[in-house]
Amino acid sequence: MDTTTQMLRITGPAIAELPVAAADGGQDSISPITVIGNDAVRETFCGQTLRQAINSRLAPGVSRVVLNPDAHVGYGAPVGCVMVSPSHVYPGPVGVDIKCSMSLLQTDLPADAINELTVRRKLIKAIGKRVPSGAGRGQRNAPKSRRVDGALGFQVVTEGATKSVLKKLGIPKGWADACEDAFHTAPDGSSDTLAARLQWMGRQRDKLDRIESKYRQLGSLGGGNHFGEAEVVQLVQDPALRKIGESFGLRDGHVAFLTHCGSRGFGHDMAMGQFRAMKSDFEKRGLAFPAGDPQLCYAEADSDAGQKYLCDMAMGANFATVNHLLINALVLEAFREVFPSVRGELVYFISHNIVRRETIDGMRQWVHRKGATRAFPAGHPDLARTAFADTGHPILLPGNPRDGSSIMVANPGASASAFSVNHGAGRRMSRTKAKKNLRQEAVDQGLLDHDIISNCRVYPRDEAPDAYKDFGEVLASVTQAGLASEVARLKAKFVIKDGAPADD
DNA sequence: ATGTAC
Repeated sequence: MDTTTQMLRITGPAIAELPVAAADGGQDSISPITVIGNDAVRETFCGQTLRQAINSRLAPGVSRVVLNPDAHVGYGAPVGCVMVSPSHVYPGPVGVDIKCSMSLLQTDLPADAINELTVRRKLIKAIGKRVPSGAGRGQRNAPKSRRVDGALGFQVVTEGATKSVLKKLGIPKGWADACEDAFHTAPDGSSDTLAARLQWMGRQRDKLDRIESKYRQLGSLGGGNHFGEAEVVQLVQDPALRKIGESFGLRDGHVAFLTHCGSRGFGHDMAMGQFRAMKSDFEKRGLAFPAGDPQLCYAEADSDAGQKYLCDMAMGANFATVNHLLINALVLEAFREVFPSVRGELVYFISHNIVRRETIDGMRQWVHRKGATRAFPAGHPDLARTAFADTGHPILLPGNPRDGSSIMVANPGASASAFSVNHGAGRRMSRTKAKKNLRQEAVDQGLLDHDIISNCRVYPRDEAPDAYKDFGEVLASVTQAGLASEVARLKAKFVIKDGAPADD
């Protein structure tokens, strides 16, 4: 254990405080950072992760920081943290993959329908024809994808999942109700609409071609830790939680499809454009970066720079939303190619890289979730008039294919963590370390031992289950801290990743 | 995470 971890003050089961002193040595009332994690998880926090959390807590306008069990070093702020401010927005703690999210499609196929490896290979192939994976890949890499031209792409990123967009893309209109946010607009008081902002961008030199080329990635998974995964749903035994799971539309012992992806090249362009603009704005005004780190640049939310950031983030978020919904529609179409009468419904779509306006500590504040998932319990005012008002919304947490993924629901205790939980297991080894330390045969055999196949000839070693933290300990921390309860476990049957494709 | 960048 390093010295920084020893500074943690344990205040409850799997919950601790990291005291923060003002940089000038003063003892002003800076509320401590909330740290979620049991003994095993606390061991995983390295000094730099805690240092980033402290830098974030001391940054201007920040009222609160939460560190989740999956935390590791990130861009300015740690991945796996929540940063709250009544006044300021921070692009770094949203990240380069704006609105990176999870979605879950529940089918009515019983688990044994996909027992046969030949059936699973057929499904992998049918999905691959419609939904490409891998860096740079888009619609032209998938013969049965939906083609999106410039005009429809413009509508997608300026409107999000509106009725008109869903209809044009053949996405069931009811799926918009299963979204944490179906669309994003310019912030209140913004001088620009999203359409005006995007038109302005398109008039910059050579920018229109670049923007339009990114629309052609709608309906694609991307690379890195992004994936699509066929699952068997296992509801928990507890009758009350089981009932909540059933009300979410989950079907015990049936096949579901879990998707992890974000806003692809489009969101990346929006994020990088903003980092550049905000950094040069700082330098022009002679402002100092928080803790000297340009990755923690910021703007007041109602300033011109802040509004421009929120507009560009909204467009990236709209791309991610429609990208997920389109992938789910195409995956369902692929299942129908193999099982013509199969039915499927979107359970939920929820982000873990976004800033949202929410009530925290009695105030409307900007809640930055960087690798953190919103966790509103039953009765939360922002769930009123949704299907989840009386239960809380589904929380979709990817673990790893070997140990499964988890669906949780928030408890009232989630207020302790700014109504947030983790977003997955969290990386334990860097990509380079994982590639060096993990043996390819062991990784591939480990998945086969659990009856899991993939579209890859060899599974990417830097994405192997052992490259990530112990998912059981991460989930135990969330439960012990009283933030959320598990409703169902998802057991992987096949995985679609960016990797060398398997031969037929 | 992205994709080869005023």
